[in-house]
Amino acid sequence: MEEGMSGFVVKPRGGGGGGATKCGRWNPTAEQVKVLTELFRSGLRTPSTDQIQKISSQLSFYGKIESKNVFYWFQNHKARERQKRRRIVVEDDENVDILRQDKVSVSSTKHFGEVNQVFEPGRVMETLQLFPLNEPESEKLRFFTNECKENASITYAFGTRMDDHPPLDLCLSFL
Amino acid sequence: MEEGMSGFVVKPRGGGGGGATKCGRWNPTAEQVKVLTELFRSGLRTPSTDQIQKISSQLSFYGKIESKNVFYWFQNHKARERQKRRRIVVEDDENVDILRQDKVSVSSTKHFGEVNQVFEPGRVMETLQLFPLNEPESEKLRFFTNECKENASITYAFGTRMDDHPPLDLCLSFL
DNA sequence: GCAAATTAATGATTTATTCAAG
DNA sequence: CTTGAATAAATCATTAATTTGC
Repeated sequence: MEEGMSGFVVKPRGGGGGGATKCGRWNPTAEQVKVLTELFRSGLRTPSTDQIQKISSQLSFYGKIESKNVFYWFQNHKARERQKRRRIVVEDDENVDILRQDKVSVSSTKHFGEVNQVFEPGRVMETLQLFPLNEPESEKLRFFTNECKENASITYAFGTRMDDHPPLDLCLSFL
Repeated sequence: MEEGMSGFVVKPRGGGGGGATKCGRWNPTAEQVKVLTELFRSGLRTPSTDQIQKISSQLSFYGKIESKNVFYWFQNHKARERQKRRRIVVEDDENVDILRQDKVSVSSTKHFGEVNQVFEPGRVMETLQLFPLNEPESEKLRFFTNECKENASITYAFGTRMDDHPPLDLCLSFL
């Protein structure tokens, strides 16, 4: 971090090891994490309140724990596993350039990771307003042209990158 | 992985949807899906014929597409979002199949379908079956006690070895 | 070896969605 | 159309790992 903007250095983990009398955040033991992980691996993702209480009760054997800790653990673990998965898959490298251009300048240290899509709410809002939702609603004619444009199938080559398409913001404003 | 069976390879999504010289089904590009998803996310559910044509027209920039594809996409996406939502409540599962590294054998259809949980036999299976998934759905009270159990913080001594805890197998069977 | 300084993990909150009841 | 329930995404905040200079 460059300049510590606010700086109040929070201090010391004072209590030192033993009796953390402070009500800081939950710090799970290895055994607790092990059990939670195994439950997750077994398929449990969003335990019910009752399950949470049972789990918490059992895990309290290994150390201090509350129900909410279990709840949060599953929420976070689920989200982060998914995040990890998605990152590995790397859909398309189309938005890599977006990431690399200007995102970096903002923050040098913190979160880069997420976010490929930086949609501004305002933009979307505008777009939404452009929908003629109250349009006469032409009796749902559901049979669109059944044409097969196959004839022109070679119009785009694989070599030509699609990367120079307008950003999604623009894409959404056409309606 | 198990793509060999059926014999026809599904094209990668980012391929531009172009290769198909056959008039098979529409294969949306990543960009197309992205825009459609964003439109959906912005509130569009059942676009009018006119909207469909505009959308289709714009999306044709990214690859072959027809109006009916847009129509079907919205219909399917709407239905599947609802389905997913309902399934989460019931099963609390989403991509467990992905997590499973072996024995996956997702026989029939792919994800989103029926999540045939093919967990490996034995203990884990039992454990899973013990989950009271059909539990009364106790209004999900998400506000757990905000208490700080600090008072009773010494209920367990650190000196006591945790090693004599029951094996993980037992730990998982308590639910 | 040791702490201060820095970075990476992850616990805890907040915000934005979704569907569907009213 | 509004709102309630539920949750996932995004974010904030604190702790552990680690790096670094001595």
